[in-house]
Formats: sequence, structure tokens, C-alpha cells
Amino acid sequence: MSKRHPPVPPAAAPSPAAIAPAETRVDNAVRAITDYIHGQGLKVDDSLPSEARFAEWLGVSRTVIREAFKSLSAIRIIEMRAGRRARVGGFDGSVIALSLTHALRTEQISPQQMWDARRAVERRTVALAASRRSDAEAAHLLALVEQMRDARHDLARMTEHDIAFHVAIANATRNPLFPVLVASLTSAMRETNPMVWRHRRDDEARLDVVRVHEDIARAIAAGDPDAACAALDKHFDLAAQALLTAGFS
Amino acid sequence: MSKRHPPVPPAAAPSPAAIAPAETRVDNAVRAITDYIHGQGLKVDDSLPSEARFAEWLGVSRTVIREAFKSLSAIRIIEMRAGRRARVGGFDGSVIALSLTHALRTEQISPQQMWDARRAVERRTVALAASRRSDAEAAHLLALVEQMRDARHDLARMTEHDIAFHVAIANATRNPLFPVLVASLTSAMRETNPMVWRHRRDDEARLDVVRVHEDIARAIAAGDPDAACAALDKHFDLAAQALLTAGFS
DNA sequence: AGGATAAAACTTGTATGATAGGTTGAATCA
DNA sequence: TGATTCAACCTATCATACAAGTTTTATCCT
Repeated sequence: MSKRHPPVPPAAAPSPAAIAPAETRVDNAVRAITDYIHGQGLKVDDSLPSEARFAEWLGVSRTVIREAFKSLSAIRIIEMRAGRRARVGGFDGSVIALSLTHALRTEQISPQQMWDARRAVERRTVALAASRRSDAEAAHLLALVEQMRDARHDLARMTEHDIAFHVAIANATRNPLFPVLVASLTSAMRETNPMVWRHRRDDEARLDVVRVHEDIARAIAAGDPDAACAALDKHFDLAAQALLTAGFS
Repeated sequence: MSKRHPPVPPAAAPSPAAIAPAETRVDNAVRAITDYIHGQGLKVDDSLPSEARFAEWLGVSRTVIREAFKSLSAIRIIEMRAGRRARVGGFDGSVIALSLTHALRTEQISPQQMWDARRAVERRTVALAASRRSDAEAAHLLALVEQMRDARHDLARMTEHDIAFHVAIANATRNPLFPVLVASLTSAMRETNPMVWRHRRDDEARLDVVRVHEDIARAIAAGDPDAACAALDKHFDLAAQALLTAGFS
């Protein structure tokens, strides 16, 4: 077993670090920056030091810091804009929505599974909304239902009103996490909804959809959590059935 | 109103585009790349063209493509590693967890609100788990409870077992979205848990925590959804009470 | 002094060119 | 056939430069 060239020691049993994808300088920078934000107790809209400053502190090129910033910007931990220093970003569901959309597109989760997660979350939002909603919110929900009824032949508008309706319910819970989750889960399905809707040709079928929403709104307006849950279940059963009809396995 | 130097037309009423932060070339690249992935119907682990190729196609520098790649990599839509071409990324909850952690750290949502979202999701996971769990999963859950009991004086281990327990329940639902959501919501609270745990000094208080988990596991093992939900509610009530004791508003 | 305004200083966005080091597959050798 | 080597390719990082957007400072006019 004579080696001519021993440039590489006999493949020294793959180091444990070789399994995890080696830490890059950008990764370190990302951590350093998040640590900075956390360490300094920065809050939304507070501004960060410039890229150049971080580069100097960490002893890396601005390229590295830029890519780290871009990473953080992608998950909305910071906000970047030309000329201005980066600021700490606000929490919105867009990242979650992107992640879920990607999971759907690449068939890592099915529309049914997404719907089921929505059901889990919304079972709670309707119940909470029924007990916490203000009168204005109740009125708003009923108004949104009317808008859905008017828009039932315009898929785009219908979809927007639908999302607005479910998010409005989530808003009434007074827990900002719920609207974010509902919006994310809902908007991730913007691409599968059209296929389902296409199978509801006749007006009656579309009015059925409007009606289940109306029932939910009424139950919330009446302050009846149980009725709201029941109505929500009807909503989701209808959706599940429609998915099957549309041919989703 | 005479202008000496008219280098700028009278501030022509802020264009609508001026409100939204100007689109950058990186943004365009991000869209182009996601469109490419979607358009080509790429699935997890499929590999993308090189940065240089995209740069050529889009007529921009490699810098721009790199930052676009890094953005997509941050939300796990693609995976990058030195030497290898980028691949389409798998769906895991890390992005959601990061987003939620940031929201908590910057006090955009409170621990209570996070717990309430968990309750919403887990109400469903325990019910589904109770009706769908395999015998192996039931045994695993009970084993995890024992590990929690053993580890009740080691916060770090306790936390990991706790997360593993709730994720294991979510896994038994056969819906991959649930473990992701539960893991995200749970791990986002790694930082607030210690403060709560510190207020459970005596062994009895800690055993109470173990016991509520045991009740959940038993109900799931018994295939009783209602009992599982009831046990879960006890779990969350205990947590809510502990949060108050620990001084969270 | 006060307030509008222009200039300077700073910051991010993008481009170019280089190099080091990781990955892959084809050619090669035992 | 199977292990090895090597060349081609690709990403990670750096240094430098410049355009364009923002903020701060200095300036000027009233």
C-alpha cells in the first residue's frame, strides 16, 4: 500500500464537522449581527451600524456582511434600503407564507394538509373572536360576507375578500400572531384555490360558499363560540369535499 | 417661486412607486429564480444552474445573483454549499422558528400569545394523534415522558425532551405540517422557558409538569381524543399560570 | 434668528476581476 | 472492475470602484 503522492492523509475518517455543511463566514456574520440586535436590545425600526462598520468589527470584507444582511433581510429580521442604514424589521407573515408556498409548490405538503392546519388554527380564532370581537368588528365581518356575495363570479376579488374575512376574524382575537398565521396559511393557497373554484360552476354552489362564511360571521356577531366552531367545520368540510372533486388526491 | 437651479422637477407629487421601496436588481433576480424553479417544476434536491449562468441570462453581475441566492437560501428555498450547485431546499420549520423568535425578542408578540397559538395547533394534533397513532408511537410518547421525569432537574435536557414530546405527537398526525408548526412555535420559546422554570423550585411543582404530559401521552395511547384534549388544556393552563407567576404581564 | 437650500459625508446597490478551496465526473491505472 | 487522479467547474471571499439614495452640515437669504 505505497502512496506516491501523500497530499491527503488517508481520508481521515470523515470528521463529524464534515457532516454538517461547514460554517461559512457569512453564517458567523449572521449570528454576530443577530447577537448584536439582541444584545443591544434593539426593537423594531431601530437602526443598525453600517455594513462597513460590521465588516471592520468582524474582520471580514463588506461582501460577507452584505450577504449576511441580505439573509437577515430575507427573513425580515432587518429591512434594507439604498442609502439608509438597515433597521430592525417588523414581524409580518410574509416569510412564513413564502416558506409554505414553496412547500406546496414542491409538493412537500398537500393542499389537504394545509387546509387541516388552517382548521386547527381557525377553530381557535373563531372561538376567541366570538367572545372578544367588538361591535365594529362584527359589522365588518358581515360586510365582508356581502362583498363576497357580490364578487362570487370574480375569482380574484373573491379570493381577496375571502382572505380578508379570515384575517379579520383572526384580528378580533387580539393576538397578533393569529392574523399572521392565518394570512400565511391562507395566502399560500392562492395557487391551488383557482383549480378548486373552477369546479364550482353553478351559482348555487358558489352561494353555498358564501353562506358558510355568513354562518360563521353571524355566530361571531352573536357571540356564540360553539356555533362559530360548528359553522367553521361546515366551511372546512365543504372545502375538503371541493378538493376531492377537483381531483386532489 | 423662482427656482435658481432646477435640477429636480418640483418634487412631482410622490409617485406611487416612491411609497413602496424601489425594486432592486436582487429582487428581480429572486423572482426570476423562483419562477425558474416553479416553471421547471423542480422538486426538493434538484439542482439549479450556476450563479454565472443566471448572471448571464439576467444580464446582471454575479454579485446580484449571489445575493439573490443568499436570500433564497435564508428562507430555505434553496440550499447552498461551496463547490456544489445550489439545490432546491426541503421544507423545515427553521425559518418560521427564526421569524417567531425574532418577534418574541423584539416584543412584537408576548409569550402568552405564542402559547395560545400553540394551544390552537396542539388541540388538533393531540386529537389526531389519539386516533392515528401507531403502537410504536404510543410507546415512544410514554418513554419520552419517563425521560422528562428523569431530567426534571436539568433544564436543558428537560427542554429538549419537552420539545421532542410535542413534536412526536405532531408526527403521529401524519401531516408533516404539524411537526413543523409545533417545532417552530415551541423552539421559539427556548429563551423564555428558563425564566418560567426557575419559578418551579420544588420537586412537586416539577413533577406536576411531568404528570400533565403523562396524562396526554396516556390519553393518546388509549386512543381517546377528548381525554387528550382535556389533558392538553390542563397542560396549557398550568403553563399560563406559571407565566403569570414568573411575572410576564 | 429662522428657515429654506445647496454641499458634503455617508451608505447602500452593483460591477469587475482575482484567488482559494470544495465538488464532480471523466480519464487513468492497478 | 474498482480505486485513484486530475481537470473542469463552482462557490466563498476579497479588494476596489463608482453610481445613486439619505442624512447631516454648512450656507445663504430674509
